[in-house]
Amino acid sequence: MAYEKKIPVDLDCPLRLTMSLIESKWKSCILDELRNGDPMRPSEIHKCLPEATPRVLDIQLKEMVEDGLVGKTIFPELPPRSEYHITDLGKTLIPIIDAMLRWGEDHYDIFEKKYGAGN
Amino acid sequence: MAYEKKIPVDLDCPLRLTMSLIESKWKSCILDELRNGDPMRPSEIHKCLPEATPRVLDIQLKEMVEDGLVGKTIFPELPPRSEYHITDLGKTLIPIIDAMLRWGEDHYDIFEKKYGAGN
DNA sequence: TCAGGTATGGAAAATTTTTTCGGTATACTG
DNA sequence: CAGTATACCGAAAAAATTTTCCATACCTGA
Repeated sequence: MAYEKKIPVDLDCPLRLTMSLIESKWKSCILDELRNGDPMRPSEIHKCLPEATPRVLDIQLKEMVEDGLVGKTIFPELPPRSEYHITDLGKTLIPIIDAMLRWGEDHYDIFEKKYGAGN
Repeated sequence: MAYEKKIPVDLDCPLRLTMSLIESKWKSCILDELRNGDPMRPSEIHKCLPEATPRVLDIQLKEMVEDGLVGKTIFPELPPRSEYHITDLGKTLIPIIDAMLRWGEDHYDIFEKKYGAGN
C-alpha cells in the first residue's frame, strides 16, 4: 500500500529514526494541529492546513497511524465520518515540535530577509 | 546552482521554516557531528557518516553554509583542504537536535520491533 | 610512474515524495 | 434533480532529492 522504499531508513541512528517520523511535508504541522488532544476530522485538518492537498494529508495521516503517533476513529455513518487524535506516543514529540516552532519564530526575520518575497 | 524549487517553501509557517533547514537526509546528522564546535574536514565528516555519499554531504554542507548554519574555511593549499564548523546560528539548533536524538534513543525499541530486521 | 587520497561539482539516472485527476458511495440543501 | 460535502484511495504525472559516475588538479608514498 505505502510506497516501499528501496533504500531503507537506518533505524540504528536515533536522530534519523526521529526525523523519519516527522520530516515529510506536513507531519509536523499535523501533530501541531492535534497537539491539544481534541480529535479532528480530516476536512477540519485540511481547513487548518489549506496549502496541503487532501490527498497528501490522507497519506501522511495514514503513515502516522501506522507509526502510532496518531489514532483514528471511524464512525459507521453516512456520509462517512472519521476523527484523528494524537496518541500518548505522539504527545512525546510535542516538545520537539514546540522547540522547532519557537526556533522558527525567533529566527523568522533572518530568513525572511534572505529568502522572502523580492529577493 | 542549487535546485530551484517550483513550489516554494512557506516561510510564514515557523514550523515548516525550521523543518526546511534540517529535514533533508543528512543535515541533522551533520549538525550533530559539528556540535562540539571543532572544525571538520569533509573527508572526516564522511568517515563519521559512511552511509552518506560524499556528493550528498557536499551538497548539503553547501546549503547549510548558505543558510548560515555552518561556516567554511578554505585553505589555499594543495592538495586542497577545507574545514566546516558550526556557526552561532547553527548552535541554536542543537537543543532541537538533542531532543530528537534522545527521543530516538528512548523509543528505539518500539520501532525496532515494528520495522526492524525480520519484520 | 601508478595508485590513492584530497575537495569539488557537472550530469544523468534512480529513488522518493507530492500533486493532480479521477472514481467510489451516500446524504443534505436549494 | 443538480450541486455540494463527506472520506478514501488508485494511478499517473510532476517535482524534489539522492545516487552514481566521471572529471578536475595536485600531492604523497610504494
